[in-house]
Amino acid sequence: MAKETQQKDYKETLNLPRTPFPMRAKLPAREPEILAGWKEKRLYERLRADRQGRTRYVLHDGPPYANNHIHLGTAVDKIQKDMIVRSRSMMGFDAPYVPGWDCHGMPIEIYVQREFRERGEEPGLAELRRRCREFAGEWVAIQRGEFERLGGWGAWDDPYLTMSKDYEADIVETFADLVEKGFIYRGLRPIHWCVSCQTALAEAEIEYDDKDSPSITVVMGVLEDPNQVFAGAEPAGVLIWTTTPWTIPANRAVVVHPELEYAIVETDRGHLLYAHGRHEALAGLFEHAEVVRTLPGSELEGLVFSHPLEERPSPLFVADHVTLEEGTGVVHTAPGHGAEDFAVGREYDLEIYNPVQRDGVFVDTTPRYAGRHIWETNEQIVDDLDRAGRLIAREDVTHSYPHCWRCQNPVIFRATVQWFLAIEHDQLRQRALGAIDDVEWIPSSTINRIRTMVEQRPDWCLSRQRAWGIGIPAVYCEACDEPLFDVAFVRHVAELVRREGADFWFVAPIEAIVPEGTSCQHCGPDATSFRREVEILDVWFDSGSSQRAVLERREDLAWPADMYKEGPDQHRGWFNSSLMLAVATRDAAPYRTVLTHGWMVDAQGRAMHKSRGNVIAPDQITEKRGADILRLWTAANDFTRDGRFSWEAIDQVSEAYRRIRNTFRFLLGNLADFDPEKDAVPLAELLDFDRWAIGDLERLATEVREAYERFEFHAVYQLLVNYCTVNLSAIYLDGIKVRLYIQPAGGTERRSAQTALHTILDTLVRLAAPVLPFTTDEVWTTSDANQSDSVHLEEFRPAQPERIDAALEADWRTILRARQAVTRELEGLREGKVIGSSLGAQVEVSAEDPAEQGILEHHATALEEAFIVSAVQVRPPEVMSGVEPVEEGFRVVVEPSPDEKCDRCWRYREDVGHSPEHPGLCAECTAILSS
RNA sequence: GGGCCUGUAGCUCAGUCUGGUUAGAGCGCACGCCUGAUAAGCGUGAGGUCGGUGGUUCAACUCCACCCAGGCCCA
Repeated sequence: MAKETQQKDYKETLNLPRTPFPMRAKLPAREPEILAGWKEKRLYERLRADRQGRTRYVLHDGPPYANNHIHLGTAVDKIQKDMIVRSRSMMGFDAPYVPGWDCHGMPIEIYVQREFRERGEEPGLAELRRRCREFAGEWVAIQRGEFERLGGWGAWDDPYLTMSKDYEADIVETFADLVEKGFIYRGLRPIHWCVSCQTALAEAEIEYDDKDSPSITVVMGVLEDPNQVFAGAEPAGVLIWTTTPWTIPANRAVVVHPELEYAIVETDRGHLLYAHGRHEALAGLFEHAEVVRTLPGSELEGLVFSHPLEERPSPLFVADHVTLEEGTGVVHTAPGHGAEDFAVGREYDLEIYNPVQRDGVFVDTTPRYAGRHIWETNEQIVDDLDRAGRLIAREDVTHSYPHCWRCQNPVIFRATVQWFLAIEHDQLRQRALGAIDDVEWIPSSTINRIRTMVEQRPDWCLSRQRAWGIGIPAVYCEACDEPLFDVAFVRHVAELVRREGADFWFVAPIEAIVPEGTSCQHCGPDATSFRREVEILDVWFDSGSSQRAVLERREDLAWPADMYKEGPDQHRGWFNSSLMLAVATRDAAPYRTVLTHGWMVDAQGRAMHKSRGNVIAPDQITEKRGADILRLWTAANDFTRDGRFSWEAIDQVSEAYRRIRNTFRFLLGNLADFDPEKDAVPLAELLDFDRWAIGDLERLATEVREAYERFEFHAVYQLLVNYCTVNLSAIYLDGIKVRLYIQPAGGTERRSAQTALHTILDTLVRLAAPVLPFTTDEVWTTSDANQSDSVHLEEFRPAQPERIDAALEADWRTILRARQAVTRELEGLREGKVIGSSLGAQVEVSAEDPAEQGILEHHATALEEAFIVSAVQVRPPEVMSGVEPVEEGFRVVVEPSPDEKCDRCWRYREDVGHSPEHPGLCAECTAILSS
């Protein structure tokens, strides 16, 4: 009993760690408070002010779409962006972050329309747009809160919105530049069209449903056969197949696949051409059918057939979209009625012929079928083909077919006049490809993607038949129906939009839009009566204009941006649209570096889909574990690959987080009485172990900074976790505990260790700050040694090469290897229950290698601490020759100490009990207590 | 179906470009220790036919071909 009391007394004489920094983070509760603190102190704004005049690093945010809660992918993207911005800021750059939102576009419009419809209302255009604007604004507010919760900081109070007046005006300005430079033209293009609602439909407005259609196989006679493919046989022709007989009048070509085998088949209907692979399915249509020759599609070029119902040629071309799944392997092509047909038509300069009016009735000039509705003519056309001897087979099929989501009627493809940006004009494509080479693409392989996209992209169809967007700034002459193509007018519209907003275009009287005195360029000065274009610009034009509306306009930003960073889908989207608009209007890419991150997938590596039920919302993680955990997990993943989400991975990261947190806690606890100004020991006077630790820290700091520079956050994660776990917790911190606890608080030995601890804390908290902004802020606030308001106003400590002593490092490499041998031997004693704590042991050691033996001897006094044992004797090798060397090249004898355990320092010492005043203590502790 | 990309221990990552001894780390796991970082800390150990098959080579995780699984974008 007396002994216990005395022990307790001795514990009071130790310098044990103490800190208010809690072991348990309680991040979900704590983080919102920290966030509020940042806002209150206006830290982001202060950082901006502090960094004024520094080299700028502009990460330009790609605007997410404002119509839903953020998902894991957007959360991870924003976190990565934040880690980039924070790390560049800590490197000393002026690194602003201006978040943005994409506000116009169909998903919002469709949602809002449905809202009205469910209430039985039919809103006017102005009302619809008003509600869309309101709706987008609501989601911007929600997403802003969700993003901020992740710890991302930036100009959240002053973001950019594609629906703000200034932004909208800059979209129109961009359009004006394109008109001025001659990039804009009008042309035909097939789009989904509902003849019942008489409106264009977007992909999202189409529902696939079963439809009954006539399925017909038709022969088209040979008109020209320059290469004697049919060897002069008569009659001869090609078999085509379709389920839309009404498109036969618009036939302008037939298409084969260049690499498929085609067959000339002798039948009772003559020599017929079709894909060899369809022979089995088609031969039954004839009384006899015998393949007389086969040849690849590429050798069929040059053939010209005749239109099935008219005296007009229908040439054969090759294209890759042909398949053998159905039909004849030869595709009836009507460029005005299908996307692929259109592409072929464009490639071979065919007429984009669409004889169908908006109501589904053939135009007056249509041969045979003028004035008739397409669905009525289907049977008539089949009959006509039969009478003309062209029909080989007919059956009725039920197949999946696109229907209008409003009226449920089948829809058609119909070529209509659209606005385009000409990709070949002024060598835009070539210049864009050149600009791509001037950009750094991370990872480097992603350049292939953007290059292919730009090489292959067709002219950009800019117009959309929708309501929620920027009206295309054009007016049509009431007399001749031609658009007014005038840059001055477009710029005038831009000014109107800047003043009044884009809604003005749709609601203002036409006189308020067209300046007085404007007249038609075709009809002359008397033609002053106009109607406005009601179609809107593709929303990719909106976001693609951000380089002008945001990078150029905002004083805190700059053109071009240092970095664009988005997912792989943006090679087709934003990276692409931004590039085309920038090269067209500014003759250079709007970015210096483009970083593409991987996609967020589930634990099995599969994409997240609502229907699959594997979607994870970020707030599930922040509410359970906290944003810093989500951030650390984000950092841990190599973002050039897809990020696999699993709770197991989150658990793992949570463990790593606890390790980092406890390391900080230990550092803080042992620095409670340390004032670096007064107590720090100069580098040269530090104990070797401490000097080694600072050198080791310096190595780490360099590697971490380099990893940040390369945006390799997963390397940062691995480095920090390994450092905290191995270098600090297992080796250094564990080793210096005895010294920290037992030596006089203000003594050099303890101050030496504390100097190292303080250096480590000061460096580490900065290195971890971009990844763990909440936790590091908490560490910073807890530490007495820091005067500034936040670690996030600080910079990384610059490299300090003087901290690295190569010779000392080499020595410690040897010592740590010897330590490895010792700990292994200690484990043997533990297994035999001979010792518990390693302090219960004493060690004899010698090295095989004379140089290493010299090192051990030189550092003999440091070995107790390094090995965490009560006594170490470095023996001459010859004395140890009876001991088997362990694999590290050391001979080690570990045995329980024969001495008494000191009640204070817990080491076993032969001098315990020499003082009558402190019979349970060793001489050193006795001396410390008496001073 | 096409283009581009990814695939190393249960998890997160090194190593592959410039082929060459028993493929490394941390976490997790198992077992043990400590009880002066304690809802902490320390030690020891077991885990991998490097997605698969075939090829080149004296030698392949590393180079080549094909295949499989997955991702993005198209069709």
